[in-house]
Amino acid sequence: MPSAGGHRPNAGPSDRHHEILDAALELFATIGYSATTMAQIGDRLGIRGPSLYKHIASKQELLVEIVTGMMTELLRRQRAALILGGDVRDRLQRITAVHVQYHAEQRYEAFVGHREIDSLEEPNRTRILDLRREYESRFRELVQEGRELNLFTTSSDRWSSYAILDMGIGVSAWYNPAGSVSPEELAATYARLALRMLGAERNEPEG
Amino acid sequence: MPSAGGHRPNAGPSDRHHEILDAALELFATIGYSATTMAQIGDRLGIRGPSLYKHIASKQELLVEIVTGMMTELLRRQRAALILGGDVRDRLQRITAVHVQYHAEQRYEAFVGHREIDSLEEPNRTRILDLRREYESRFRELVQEGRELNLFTTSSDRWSSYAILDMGIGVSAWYNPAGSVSPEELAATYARLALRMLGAERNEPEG
DNA sequence: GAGGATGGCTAACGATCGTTAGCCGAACGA
DNA sequence: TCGTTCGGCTAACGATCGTTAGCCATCCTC
Repeated sequence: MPSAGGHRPNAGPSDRHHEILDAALELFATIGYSATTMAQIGDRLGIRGPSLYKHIASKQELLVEIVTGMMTELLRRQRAALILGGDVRDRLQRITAVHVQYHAEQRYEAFVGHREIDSLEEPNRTRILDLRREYESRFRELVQEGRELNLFTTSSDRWSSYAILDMGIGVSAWYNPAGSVSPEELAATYARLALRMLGAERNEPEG
Repeated sequence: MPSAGGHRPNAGPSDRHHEILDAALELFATIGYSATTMAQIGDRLGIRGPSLYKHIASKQELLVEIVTGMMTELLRRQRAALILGGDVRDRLQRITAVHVQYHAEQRYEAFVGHREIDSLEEPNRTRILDLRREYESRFRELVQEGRELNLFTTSSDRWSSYAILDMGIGVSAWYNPAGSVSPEELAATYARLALRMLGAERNEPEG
């Protein structure tokens, strides 16, 4: 048997666990959570469905790990972007870039994280929705702040922040990592589009 | 029995069929296609799951009707917007407004139409994806046309047209018809945001 | 009033799927 | 070398669900 099994003296969360998570992620993103079977996940590792239960507790647990990891990372990066300070335009540009870059880099996590929220059982669903609300509110707050300082000329904080969020989320549905544009480039481009949308371009009424 | 049954002398596609379609639509949008059971759809009409089959062929047929109807209507409205002519900015503004207005007015159809495409069986899936490609290409063509005429100052046709499309699609996920903003208002606002994003604002370098 | 169609119903089939139970070979520690 | 643990496997359970079969009351037409 080509198994690498046997006694594993010491390790973190096992490699097998991560392999299963990766396989599940790709399947959840490609064909959806409830359409994915444990047998299919097992296939990706060359093992049977029931064998997965030596490493994980349930299918639902896989989804929870994926979605929680996604929201946690998104919030972490957003905080890191905000902590750098700068004026409102700088900060908004940075959290937009971070938003877009994540949705390109980790397009599967992002896609599943948005699409399968309703597949989460309570209380996880509510918990994740709360995190998402927190994440989204940062955009709205920043747009509002910029508008109060007359740096943005937009009619509604709410709608324009939703527009920025949604165009970033959309990236996770079409981004192709084998294409010619890097996540960083795309993030920079989109961040510029966002500022333009808010009427906040810097090099504008100068000529 | 409170049934309205009996012989129905003459009618188009029966009322019951539409009622079922409506119930299915709301459930597909709320909890997803594969999570929706025929019994749940029946519940909405006060009848049992198997009774639905007196009016419809299958659950899959319901999805096909919803998604086909959505793409057909979207293309119809887009064509109507384009046929009015005008310069590139006019046309782009109009198809963006139409895009957003539909995603607000028919948010359930739109949401299901985007989310459940992979739940369609072939050949319907491919057919719908082709229609969607056609719909999306109109945006890209218009952005390209405007850029060649130096009316838009955007770096990439592809990305900015995706951004416009995605921010419209996003509307179907959060729009609340009981809120204070009408689909028309939202469409007008978003169309303005889109043109701004492209650097195509009219009343700009005039002061 | 007879005949037929409509549109409900219950029962049940057949398939799928998440999960559990229980078995066993391989590898490691003492 | 012996015992333990790891991590596979097959078999099977239990639940769910789409769908079909077959029954029957109601109503319309003639």
